[in-house]
Amino acid sequence: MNCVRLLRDFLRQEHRRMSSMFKTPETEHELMEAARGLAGQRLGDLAKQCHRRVPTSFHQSKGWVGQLIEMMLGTDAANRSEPDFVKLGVELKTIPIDHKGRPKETTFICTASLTQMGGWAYIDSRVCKKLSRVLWVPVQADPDTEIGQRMVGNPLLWSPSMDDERVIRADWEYFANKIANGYVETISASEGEYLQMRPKGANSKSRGWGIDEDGASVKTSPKGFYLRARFTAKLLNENYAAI
DNA sequence: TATTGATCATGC
DNA sequence: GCATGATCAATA
Repeated sequence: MNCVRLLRDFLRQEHRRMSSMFKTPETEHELMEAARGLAGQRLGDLAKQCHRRVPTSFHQSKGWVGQLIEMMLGTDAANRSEPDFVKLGVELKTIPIDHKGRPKETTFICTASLTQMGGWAYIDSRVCKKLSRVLWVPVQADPDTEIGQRMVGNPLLWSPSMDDERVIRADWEYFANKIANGYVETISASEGEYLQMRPKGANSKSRGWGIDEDGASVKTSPKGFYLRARFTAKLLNENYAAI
């Protein structure tokens, strides 16, 4: 339909116009200045600044907060599998905080290749690259507070400690071994201490390629890597003064 | 009520 | 289908 196309093109132009309003930071310092500028502001106000409608629920807009903050901080990775701020090597993550000040959800890291993780080193993995430098932006997520009224918190520029990295690496290697040896189907979300692997697809009928115990290609449920809320809670506790 | 498994939107 | 951004909701 022609009008659908016109609308789509209009929305794309609008998106580009808004994106260009927010400059991509050149340094970590610039990035932090911009992020601190968002702290204390409400999602409704931020949405207004880039002419976006605030959804009444996230049922059909699950990535809305992340995309809003991305735009306001000028990320430049688009949907490539690189850190959000390509030049800085920094990944942006919004993190929903409940009324007790704890993460409400796990944090998605990246999708997983289920065909060939054997022979790879953790250092070269997408998990390692994404987690090497993360800008955490806490956002209130109390369901009793209207979305537009929810506040953005103080940003945290973070890298994993050696201890954290050891655990994450061990988790990753555990999963990598399972995948490489044909045990994709036995992976459960209950495995992994800090990392976890869970379905990541349109729905339970989604299928991607994997390998079975004989090394043959099979269709299997796509999966992604996530950080457990237990881990992100620890991370926030270590880096923010107790309330 | 915390966690696991399922699901939504969008771009290419 | 796979990558990005995540939250929803059934269940243990």
